[in-house]
Amino acid sequence: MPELPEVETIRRGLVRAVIGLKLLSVETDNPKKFLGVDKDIVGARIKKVWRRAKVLIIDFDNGNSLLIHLKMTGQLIFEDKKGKRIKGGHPIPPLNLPVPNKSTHAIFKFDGGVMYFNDIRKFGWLLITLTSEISNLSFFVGLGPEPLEKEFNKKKLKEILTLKKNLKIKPVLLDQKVLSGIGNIYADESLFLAKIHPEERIVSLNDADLGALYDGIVTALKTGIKHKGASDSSYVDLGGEKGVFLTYANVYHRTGMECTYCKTKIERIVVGGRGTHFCPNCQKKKHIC
DNA sequence: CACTTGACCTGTCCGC
DNA sequence: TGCGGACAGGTCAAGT
Repeated sequence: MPELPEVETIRRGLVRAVIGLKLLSVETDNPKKFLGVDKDIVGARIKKVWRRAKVLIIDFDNGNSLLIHLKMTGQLIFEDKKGKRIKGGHPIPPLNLPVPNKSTHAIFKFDGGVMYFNDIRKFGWLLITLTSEISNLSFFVGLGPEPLEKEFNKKKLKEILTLKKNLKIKPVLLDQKVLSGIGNIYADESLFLAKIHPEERIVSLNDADLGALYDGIVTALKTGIKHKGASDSSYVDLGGEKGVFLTYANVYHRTGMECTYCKTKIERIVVGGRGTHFCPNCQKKKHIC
């Protein structure tokens, strides 16, 4: 479930914790999901930490980068030389999840601390490659725009959605080649804010709907970042702390609970094979499909 | 060709 | 209580 806000929260933690550190060693027990040659980054220092879609990218000062995709259950935990973790300033107590543990699949030792990669379901992947080659990776080719970038606006959203006009809106929001960074949680929340039914065909959305959708996407993602992400099971930030976004969610995982706006009971359906939460009163379908 | 479904994994939750 | 099965969600491959 790490989506854009969760990955961005971890990225910000990494910027605080690991910039300038020298990598001393790498261990992994899951080489199938750890591609590239670790020697290419051992001995180098971290120069920059950035993000594209849901992928974290750590640039080293020797022209190589470490890419990390957390997929559903991936976690990164950093402890400094004294075993201390960074604090996210959360209103809830830290979990103090011990590391390493049985889902730890990679350990990065630095001159200033240790970074653990945990992944219960082993869907995540790590890749070491030349920084200059990143944009040529198959994963990055064709990736849609970053929804929070300045260049992205209502006009762009309309342009890219129009190409998919016969499809239901929610699966398109999840398509990383259309827009990058949105996952199941923020797709549902964005559609609620825009008052659009998740099964609405794009063709039947008017300019006002698309404008509201743009605003909904931006608001949902920014609110997610503000609350350090959404933790419904295993997501934690770099300090091992949960995000609290779901406390503020309007529909996600609120099946049977009252809509925050109209008190109608939130419903759960399956759209494009994904659990989908919406308010049947606030998000009425325009046409019967 | 465009779109939908299943596989990848494992921990958690629900019902019998 | 114990066990089995459904379910969770990101992405790619396979299927329709």
